Amino acid sequence: MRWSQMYIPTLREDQSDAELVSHQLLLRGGYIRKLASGIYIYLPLMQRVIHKFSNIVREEMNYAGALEIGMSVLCPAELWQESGRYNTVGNEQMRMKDRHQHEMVLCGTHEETVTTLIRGEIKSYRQLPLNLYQIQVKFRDEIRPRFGLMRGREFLMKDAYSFDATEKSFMESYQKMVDAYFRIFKRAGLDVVKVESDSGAMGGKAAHEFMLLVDTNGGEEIIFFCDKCDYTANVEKAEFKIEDSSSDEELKVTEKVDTPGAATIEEVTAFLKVEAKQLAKTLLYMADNKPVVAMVRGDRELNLIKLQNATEAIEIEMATPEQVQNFTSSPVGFAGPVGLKDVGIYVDPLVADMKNMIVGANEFEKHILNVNIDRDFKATKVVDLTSAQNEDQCPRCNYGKLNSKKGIEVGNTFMLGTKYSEALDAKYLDAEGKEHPIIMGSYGIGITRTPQSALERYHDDKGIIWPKNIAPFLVHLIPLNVKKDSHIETADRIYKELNEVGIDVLYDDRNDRAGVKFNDADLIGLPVRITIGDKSLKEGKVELKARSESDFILVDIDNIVIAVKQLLGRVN
RNA sequence: CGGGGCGUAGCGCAGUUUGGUAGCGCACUUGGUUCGGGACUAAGGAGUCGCUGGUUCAAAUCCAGUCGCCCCGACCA
Repeated sequence: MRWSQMYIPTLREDQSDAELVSHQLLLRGGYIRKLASGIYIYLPLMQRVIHKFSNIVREEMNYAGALEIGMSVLCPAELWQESGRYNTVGNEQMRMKDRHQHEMVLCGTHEETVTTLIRGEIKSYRQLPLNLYQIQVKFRDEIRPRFGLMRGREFLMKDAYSFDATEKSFMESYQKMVDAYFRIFKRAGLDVVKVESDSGAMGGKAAHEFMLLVDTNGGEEIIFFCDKCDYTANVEKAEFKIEDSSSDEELKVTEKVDTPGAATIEEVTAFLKVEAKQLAKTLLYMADNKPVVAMVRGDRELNLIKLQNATEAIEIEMATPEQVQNFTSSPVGFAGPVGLKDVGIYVDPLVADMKNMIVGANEFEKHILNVNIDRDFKATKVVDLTSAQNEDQCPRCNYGKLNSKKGIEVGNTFMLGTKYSEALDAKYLDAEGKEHPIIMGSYGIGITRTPQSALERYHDDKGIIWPKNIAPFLVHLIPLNVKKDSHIETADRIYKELNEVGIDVLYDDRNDRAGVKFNDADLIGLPVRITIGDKSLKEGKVELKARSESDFILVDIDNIVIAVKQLLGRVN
């Protein structure tokens, strides 16, 4: 493709509304333009990247035995009511009425649609297993869209759904997808790690996320790794071994003390001259509009997802200061479990082990010393509520230490079990003629997010460095002066030869100065650059350079195809 | 949703404090020179200053409302 016939609106200056490098590069490189918050237009270069990545995904999904279908972005609201998710997805789902006042939703995922298809089609175990997928646009009205394609309201996703008769068969189907995912990301030039994750709103029993590790601000997720075994989990899910903190300390008599001006953990520990570990934080949340109390140790942080799972709440949020005032009869900062009535008290195991703890007194500027569980208050449930921290002990091998890194979620796999097949009545008959709900899995890959994620990892101060298999073109061909016949003749010849062997070339035939072309080439980031100029042309050679490397080599014009192939074979 | 910030030419910004009828750089058009890391020169086009209303002889500027966009937070107890 000739540059003059493409549309590549590169920009010289940084754009004011882009925070992440990857977002900035996509804007400046002429890959995307914003239409509205979280909604983007993919320009020709981006569309080529999307095609390249989609094709990798498609090939590997097909290889893994999945079948491509196409489903509508629209779905009648009834199906979401039937699955029960209509009320739980909340404002994230975009909804509308058609001209007949029929309620429709824009799908952010397609479990309802695909399960509805299956329940009408699959009747026998002989028709299973089955795996259907599509690559399609999704709509999610995110709380806060941000970072360009990283968290858009409209985005492309590959979503696959597996249907199995038995647990054993399901595990095989799941593993096939996991294997396919590793192949997909590897081909795209990306090392990903598979981590345990919370299944969240999707429901089901277990889930994994595929993370690209980055050290930039683009890494929105925190992942914990054990330094001894292969345990990896994201922060929402990560468990840790509870240190043995039970003591033989004698239970002392409770004592209410004044703590003037001391509401936060820091203030209270400073005032009472104690360690944060001796305090228990009593946090008030509204779980589906009912108050619940969570207790975690003073030196630890509450994990909201764990609390949500423990309370089985659909929506959970921190109580407002007014609600705290109403419920504990004191301002924020002095809540405690003693004397609270008609409320679920969820206690972290680390708190349950504490002796003579310090808690709020539910009175302004007062705390209580020497409080003990069972004696002074009762726990509704003792359950893990705190987030893992660096240096915590691994929950699996019990002797490694956990450490965290930042990552971007580029794919996920969910073991859905029979949640959707039961709700939507998708059943099959087994060999004995008995009816069972179909066991399902669902598997997503962010088609638009993944390439941008790759840029968080692969760039330098000049621009993008695409992994070759998802680059919009493989070769950037630059005749330095298009007014010189020798340059153009050589460029035309190389362009033709490379195209003939199926190597995508972007031919910069613009009448611009060398600096402009070099800078644009560095910015848009194609893996290989061929420069045609007087210096080397005198010897019948051209310059060949990898975007990821700083030096070029001189190549005989006659050998250019083989040299390009060799260079491409070497780079990521 | 809470907090902060920003809307002036395609992009990046100044001008707003102190009201006087819009400017700079890049990009764009045309001519000439230049041509291996974002050239020089001459001429030129392009903005109802987000929108609505108000104050005023006069509003980008002051006031009120509204819409949009960005960032932080939603784990303070």
